[in-house]
Amino acid sequence: MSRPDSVIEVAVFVPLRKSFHYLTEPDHSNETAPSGSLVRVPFGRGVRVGIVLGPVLDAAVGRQLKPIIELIDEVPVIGPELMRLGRWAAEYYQHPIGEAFAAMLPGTLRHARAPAPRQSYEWIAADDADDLSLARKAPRQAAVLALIRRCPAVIEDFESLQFEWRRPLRILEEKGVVRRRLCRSTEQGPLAEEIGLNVAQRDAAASIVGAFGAFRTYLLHGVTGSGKTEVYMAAITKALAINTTALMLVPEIILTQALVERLKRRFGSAVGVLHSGLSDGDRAQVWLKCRGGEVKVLMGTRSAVWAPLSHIGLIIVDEEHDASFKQQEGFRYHARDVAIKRAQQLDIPIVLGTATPSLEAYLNVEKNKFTYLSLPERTGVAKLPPISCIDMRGLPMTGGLSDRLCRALGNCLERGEQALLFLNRRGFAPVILCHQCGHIATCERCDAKLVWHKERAALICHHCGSQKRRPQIAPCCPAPDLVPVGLGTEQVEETLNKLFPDKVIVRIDRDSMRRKGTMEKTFSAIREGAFDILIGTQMLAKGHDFSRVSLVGIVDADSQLFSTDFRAEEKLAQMIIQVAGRAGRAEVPGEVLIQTHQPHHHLLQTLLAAGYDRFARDALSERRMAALPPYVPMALIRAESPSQELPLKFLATLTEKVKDRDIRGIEILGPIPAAMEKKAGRYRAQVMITAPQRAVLAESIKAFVDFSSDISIHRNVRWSIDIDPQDTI
DNA sequence: AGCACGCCGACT
DNA sequence: GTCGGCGTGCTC
Repeated sequence: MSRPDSVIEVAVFVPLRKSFHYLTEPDHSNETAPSGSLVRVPFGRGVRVGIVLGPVLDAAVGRQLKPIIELIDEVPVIGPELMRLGRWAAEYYQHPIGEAFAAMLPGTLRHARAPAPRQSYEWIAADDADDLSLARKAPRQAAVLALIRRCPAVIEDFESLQFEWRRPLRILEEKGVVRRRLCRSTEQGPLAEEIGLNVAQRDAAASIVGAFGAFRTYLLHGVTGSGKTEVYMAAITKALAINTTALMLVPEIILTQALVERLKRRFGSAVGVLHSGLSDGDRAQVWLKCRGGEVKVLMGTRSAVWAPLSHIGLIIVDEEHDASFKQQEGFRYHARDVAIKRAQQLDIPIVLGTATPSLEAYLNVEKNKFTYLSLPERTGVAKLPPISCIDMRGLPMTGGLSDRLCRALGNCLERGEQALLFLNRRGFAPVILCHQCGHIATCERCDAKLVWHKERAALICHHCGSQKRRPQIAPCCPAPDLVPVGLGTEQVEETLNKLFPDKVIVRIDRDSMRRKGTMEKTFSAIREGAFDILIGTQMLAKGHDFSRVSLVGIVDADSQLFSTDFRAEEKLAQMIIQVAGRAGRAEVPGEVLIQTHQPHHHLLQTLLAAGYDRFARDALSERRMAALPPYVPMALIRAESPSQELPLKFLATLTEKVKDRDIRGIEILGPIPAAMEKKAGRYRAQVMITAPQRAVLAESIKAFVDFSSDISIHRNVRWSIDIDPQDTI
């Protein structure tokens, strides 16, 4: 006897703000396609994949529903916990539900290519190997062995090596220098980590551990070098001890190789790592291991917040203030905020660690939503370095460096210590112009100047990537006389090489680190003291331990001092403190010098005279007066199109209609063109909306969505919603 | 987003 | 007489 087909609701992976209903075959059990299952469904004339949201009890009448084509997974790919989180996030970020769920899955599953779990091995080294002679005779084998020696390695770890590692590994195995064994996640390293915590660290860890089993958000405010990692390790250890797992989010994993190794030494193959450098296949394997319970400590970047780790007892977000937790396209979620929601739904503690808390975190502490934990001092003998400004006005410069900075560099090098120079601008010069006619090289597809890259002998647009060869740029002159204007990392590197010809200088930016594996290699070389001067961008600023760096120079603080974005000052202050934190991390005392033409700027004044805390409190009161986040929730509607007028017209029409609805308390600013109106050949505009409460903001965004469908020009305009935007420019 | 259907200009 | 422009409507 056949039962009637049951109806299910499916979030099809398409950018539509609705779900769809399908029939499933009757089955001997009660549910053929339970919530969270991946299904293949007919859609339009084609076939799509989607996630089952659940059964539909009051089945839609009047329309002939189609049956699903296939149930792809045996066990639902998304369990009840993540289903709830995904639904919440799609609603909160007002993003099409299918796309939101798609973003939660690794690529292979998103395309319904279910990966088979691999048997996983880890490699360990014998103690009696003669590493030294190996280094001479077989450097590749030595490199593979060194990697294994640092911590037990799984197959994905070898990918960081820049050479063909399979053969050297095989030879090492044949010689018995290394051996492989099945991963047994129960095995743990020595408990040594727990010993040696100072009082502040122990208090912080105890407080977190004391909250196990209940939702609570901690802001762990630890100055750079105060040993936040030790607190994390202690808390993770305790979480595992009570048979729960731990999820740790970090800004960019490739930059924290040292931390991964530490976790692996401590927790063995129970450690899983997810980051952007992994292939789709590797990512899916780690994902499966999370779901299968093999991974008990997962460390990952933004998207790891969706990992199907089960029995989570603790979540950690390191460098909470970091902007890379916010996805800047498509599904624009903030991993820190999603993590907090996840902790709340799971009823577990979450720790937000940073030396430079976001203003959101400060306010939440003030409102008693977060519990404040502080590590006010550096560990060991290390002291926070004094920071001072170099007033550049009227000073002679050598390639952008003042005499005082050069002297400080010289002294630092003479003492045999390392120096770090920071300049957040890659290339040789940000502007190049013709001395004859004054023509400036600009990008044709963006409202931007082309950056002169001397090494690659090309003018490159940093916004769309388009390139021009040098002769093409001054069409008006028969003999263009091109001069670079302004400073980039390549130029500082060149200057340093002239000033200190006998010193080893390394440049660290997206250009010099382009090749896979270069980063890891360079950073381990830095730790071994292979370089005297490091010059680089952002990449140098984040969380590394460079124990021999005693001088940090910020080559140019001015370019970021005057921005239209309301978060710009907060970001700059965080950056200065973070870079400054690279100095004097061990027994070597440090010094930080900031070159500026604006020594009296209130940001520098406050930061230097009174510190980050004071800066943050001042900034907060400014935000309150200006009615900006974190005091009011904000959303941005962005629109873009190849036509200049269309985005503005589209947004204006939409805004009028929303204003007519008269939602109380909302403020609408715009539409206005984006700060860089043209980017990659598309014109961009935006509307900024603030509201007194979240619910009111949500209501107004829903109004935008409602009206958008009946605006005829919307076809030619791509538009998106950004809840809690990070940058409003 | 895709992909159809559908009604008006320059071509084998 | 057709091929094809992109305007608008829909996808369970």
